Order: sequence, then structure tokens, then C-alpha cells
Amino acid sequence: LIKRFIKTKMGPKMKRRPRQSDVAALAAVSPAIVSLVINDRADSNVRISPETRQRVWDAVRELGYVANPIARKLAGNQNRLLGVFTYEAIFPLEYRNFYYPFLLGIEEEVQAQDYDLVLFTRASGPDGRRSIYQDSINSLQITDGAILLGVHENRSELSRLVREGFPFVFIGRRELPDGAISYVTADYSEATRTIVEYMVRQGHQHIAYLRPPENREATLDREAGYRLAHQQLGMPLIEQHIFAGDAEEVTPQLIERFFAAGITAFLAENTPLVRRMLEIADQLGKSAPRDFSLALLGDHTEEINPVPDITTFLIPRKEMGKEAVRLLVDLLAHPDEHEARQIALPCTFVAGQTVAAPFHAE
Amino acid sequence: LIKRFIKTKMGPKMKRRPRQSDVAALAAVSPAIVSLVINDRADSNVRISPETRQRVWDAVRELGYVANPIARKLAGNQNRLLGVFTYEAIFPLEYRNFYYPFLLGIEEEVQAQDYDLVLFTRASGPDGRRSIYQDSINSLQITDGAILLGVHENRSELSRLVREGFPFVFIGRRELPDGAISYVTADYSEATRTIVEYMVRQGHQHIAYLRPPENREATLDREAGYRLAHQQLGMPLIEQHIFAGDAEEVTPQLIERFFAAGITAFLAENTPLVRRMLEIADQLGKSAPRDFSLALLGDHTEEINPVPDITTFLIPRKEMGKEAVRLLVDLLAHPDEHEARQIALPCTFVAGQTVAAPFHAE
DNA sequence: CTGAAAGCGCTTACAG
DNA sequence: CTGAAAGCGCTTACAG
Repeated sequence: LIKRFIKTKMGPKMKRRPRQSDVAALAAVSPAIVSLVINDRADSNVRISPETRQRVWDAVRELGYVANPIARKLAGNQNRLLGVFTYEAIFPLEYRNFYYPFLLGIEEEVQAQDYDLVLFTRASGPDGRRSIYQDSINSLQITDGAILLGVHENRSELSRLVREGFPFVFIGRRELPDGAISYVTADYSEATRTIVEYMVRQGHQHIAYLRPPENREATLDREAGYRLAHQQLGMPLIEQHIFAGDAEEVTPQLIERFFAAGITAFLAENTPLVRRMLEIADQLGKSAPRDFSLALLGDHTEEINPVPDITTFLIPRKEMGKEAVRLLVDLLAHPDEHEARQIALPCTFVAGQTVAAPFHAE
Repeated sequence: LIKRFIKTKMGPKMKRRPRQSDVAALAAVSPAIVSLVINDRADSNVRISPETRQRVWDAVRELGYVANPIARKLAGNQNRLLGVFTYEAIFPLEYRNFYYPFLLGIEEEVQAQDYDLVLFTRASGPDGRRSIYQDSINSLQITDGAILLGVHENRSELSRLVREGFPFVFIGRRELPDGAISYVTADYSEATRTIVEYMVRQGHQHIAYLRPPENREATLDREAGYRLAHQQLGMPLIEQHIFAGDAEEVTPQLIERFFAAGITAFLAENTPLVRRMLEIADQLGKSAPRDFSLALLGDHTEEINPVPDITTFLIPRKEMGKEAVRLLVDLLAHPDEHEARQIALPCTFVAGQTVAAPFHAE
């Protein structure tokens, strides 16, 4: 590493900054008056003559006085700092990361709400993984409240946060055994229901659902939507049509059994499952939407367009970020109401090209 | 926008945040001791027994005490918070944004240096554009120091920052009329010199340089490298071979004149200039590297691979971010030395496929 | 209408 | 080794 160091003189050290008391002295008023005038506090039961205000402002200008924001915050008991905590690095190597659109929305709304943002880079244990509690201390406490996000959350930390009453909002639904938390999620259930309904309207009677084995909330929500659609449409739900497993566990035999059982459409929860499905279909000489229909339950984050024009729904990530900030600010505005609030935002259906009327129906 | 609100009870209201005096009381020591133990001030002429330290830490853990960063800043003038200020949104709509790799490096190094990061989303004026001074208050002051970056900086704000003695490091060379600032830049001059030398070694004798009209430091540095190369290689430099203008101002006539004057290779400072050059060359029935050679002076940030395999150099953005943090931390460690420091990091030459021996030389 | 005073939660000399 | 005290620069009741 070659570096060039060039040293130059900086300007002379600044003289002491004028403070409130200097202004007060020059304007011949008490410091309190200076504070009231500068902050234009009309609410206080104090009437200040225009002449006095003028004197104060003149003194401010003459001295070039600027209030110290730190002192202001200490005295005013708020710092308008909002935290963002992620269990992984917040600026990850992959550009199109999962987090990105959320951060976009968070930044935008935090700016609109007139807060600054604190990123907890320091909150990492010896193993490099981040955690909220360092030496059993809640490191988020330097902010007024925080937005948490990430898939590898530590639920016992969340529980502890709730117990301590620290204001926070999670992005994504998270249910804890010992109490609800505030969160903003996407309405996966409704989005999935919509896709099933769309398939049924195209003529499909038997729709398989390929889901990961983990019972994460986001998966449970999708499954709930799948079940709800069947119920609402009066279609019998066959439990065997729900496959819970990783992509590697999806075998040609499984898919052939599905076809043999009259399945004409597939719901895949994630990109690996979609890929595996298409791979097997290809082996079987079948393609979508000619021989079967296929939809992905939520837009992919890992890569661009792994499957072009797939039927899917868009997760409103940016809007979720914004909404999380709004919710948090609202929580902070009403510290007396000890209630967790949950918000589900609608996804956007994308018709795509992988769902069509079933072959036998043509 | 459809939202579902579900209300549930939160845990009991958080009790008052513990403060230093609470810890002191529980540990049966004075607040001063708590401060000394927590900040591990071995320097002070105070010896504290291991038992006392243990009691303090136990009390800290039991109460979940976290020092108030604002109070810390007011009293001790430091709080291990580093700021990042950008004149544009920090999480911009374009994923592959200019800022991204810098932030990557900043986050990584800030974490390594055990600081937290403050993003100044609030520092935006009425017009939506951000500015450091709000009502003439330096909003960066809540942090110990800050990294600034962005192309649309306000130089009078930078001057003011210098005058006030606020510690900061700019990413990119910036020269102010009234005093040097600390910055970390890429060594554009050396990188450009290297490319010219590379072209000359391939046999090119006359190399044109297309640069934007603005005299930004990054442009001046490249031009300096271009000139230096000519001087070192004993090649006469013809001023007309430097074209300063936007892409739209580059005309087929200009390029034809260059060819007629014996130019066999082109340096283009940015992607629009490269594109324009290739467009015109195409019109003239010429292509690189067959009929002419072409290099881009620095990797493109706007989009992926606008020109595959172009000869160029990589700007060490991530490393610049890390180096900026290191420099800032160093500046903070030596507040007495009122010196600005400048660091230039080397770029990486990429041979690419658009430079070859000139046609007439074959 | 205005001033004197307490307090925000820390750090850092300064005495003992 | 430890404690009492001052001070950082503000805001906000509370008296007058």
C-alpha cells in the first residue's frame, strides 16, 4: 500500500465559542430569556416584549452565538436519534441485498420525521456476530427507539427488549412466547390467497404448495393464505399437496406423483424451490405454462430475475421500512400506551407468464 | 393502502433508565468511580481495586446501565459516535450507487475501531437538500468526528467546519481557498499516468484526452497524470489533444480531426464520454481496438459494464472508506496537532481489451 | 413580564 | 485508593 502523506497547517485554534450566558449578559437579560427567545416558545406562560426579543437577537448576531446541540439535548431529554439494528452487516457485500429496500424506506421516513439514524456497528460480540446485549447491556439505549430487521434474529433478545420496555419495531412478523412485539410485515397470507384464486380462475383445481421446512412466520402466513383460498373457494384441501422441505429434497418422483394426482399448478415459496421445480420439469419434458403453471410466493432478493416473467407478488419492502419508522415514532409519541402494534402491508400481484389455463382444460 | 391494526398489551412500562448514580448507589461507590471504571481510565492517578471494579460492573449488569451518550459528549467531549454525512440520500435508489462501496468500508472499519455510526438524515434544509449547518448550528457536533462524502458538497460549509475546528475527513480531494482539509482520495494522477505509459508501450504516439469541462479536483488530477506521462516519456504534449467538454459536445468532426491529426488512442474520463466516443467511431466505421485504442479513466459507477472489457483502472472505494475512518480516528487521537492530512490510495490497472498496438504500427 | 435555581447525566480535576 | 464538588451548556418549572 503506497500512501502519500502531505502535511499542511490548519487554521489557528478557534477561540471559545460564545454561550448562552454571553448572549444574556450582552442583552442584559437572564439566560432563561435567551433560551425562550431563541426557541420561540410561545407556549410557556411567559410574555416577552418585542424590544427584549430584539435585544436578544441583536446580541446573538453580534456574538455569532449558536446553541450547543449537545447541551440542548441533554437538557431537553431527547436526542431524536433512531437506531437501526441488523444481525448482519448493514452494508453487505451483495448490492441487491435483502436489507436494501428497507433501508431506503427507513432513511426516507426518518428524514421526513426529522430524526437522525444510528447504526450499531459496535454491537458485535467476540465471534463477530452482532447482538443487542453486550455484557448484558442493551446497546440500543443510546437512541430514542430502534428498528430491527434481519432473518437471523435472536428471539430471547427480543423478549428481553419487550420486558425492558424499550421501544422498537421489527420488520417482519415475529411472535414471541411471552408477549407481542410491534412489527410491520407484508401480508403474505392475502398475497398467497390472491395467487391461488388467480390460478383457480384460470381453471386449476389442484394446486401443490412447495414450502421450506422451517415454520417461520412468513411461511406460516403463506400457508394460511393457501388454506384460506381453498376454504373460500370451496375446494377440498389435500394435505399431501403441501410439501415442506428444502429444494434438494424435491425429487422427480415427487413431482411425477403430483402430476399423476392431477396437480396442474405449483406454488413455490422461494427461488431455490422454483429452480428445482423447473429443473425437474425440464427433465420430465414439461414446461410452464404449457404443461403446468407455476408461481413464486414473493419476489426474489438474492439475484436479478432468476426466472423471467414468473407469476409472483412484490413485497413492499421500501414501504415497510417507511411504515416501521412511522410506527416507531408513533410509539414514542405515546409512551403511556403500553401496546404493541402490528401492521401488514399489501403485496402487489404480478401476473407474469408462468400461469395459464391448465392443459386438459383447453 | 390497506392496513390491519391489531392491538395487544405490551409489558409493563419501562422503569426510569438507570443512571450513573444508581449504579454508584448499588455498588456503594461514588459516581466518579463508576465513570472511571466504565471508561477504564488507567491514566488517571487513581488506583481502583479489582474488587471495586467487580462491584461496579456487577451493578452495571444488574441494572442494565448504559451511559447516556449525550451527557457523555457534553461532559467529556467524546462519545464514540462517528458521523457520516452525504449531501445526497445515503441509501439511494440506484443500487450500484457511487456511495455504496465507501459505506461498506466505512462500516467495516468503524466496527473495527469500536465506534457506532450516525447517519445524518436530519440535516436537510427546507429545499430537501442536505446541509451541515441548520440554523447556523453544526449538526455534526453530536459525534466525535465525521466522514463526509459526495460530489455536490458545499465548500463554504467545509470552510466553516475547518474554521470551527470540527474533526472530519472528506472522501475525495477537496482544496479550499482558506485552508487545507483532511481527505482520502484515489491517486488518479498516477493511475492515468500508468495508462498513458501502457498505451505508449503498445506503440501509440498521439493520445487524445476527453475530459469534462468542470475543473473538479478529480479531473485536474487525471489531467496532471496525462501531462506527467508525456513529460516523463519525452513526448510533446499538444494542447489541442485535450478536449474539455460534455459528451454531447463531442462531434464526429472532432473525432475525425483527431484521427486526421494522427491520434491513435483516446482517454475518456467518464462513461458518457466513452459511450459518445464509441457511438461516433461506429458511425465512422471504426472500432476498438482494431482502428483505435480507448481507455476509461476510472471504473464506472452508474451502471454495470456499460462497455465490457474496457481498459481502465479501479478506484479503491472500499479501501478509501476504511482509510478515511482510520485517518479520522487518528485525528481524534491527536487533537492537539492542528494539521490536515491527505492520503492518496493507488488504483488498480485493468488491461482490458480496448487497447492494442496502433493499426499503422502493425 | 423577568430572574434565580434546579436539573439533564455525565467527566474530571481536586481534596482527603 | 475514594468522595465531594464543579462544570459541560442548555431547558424548564417556579417564584416574584
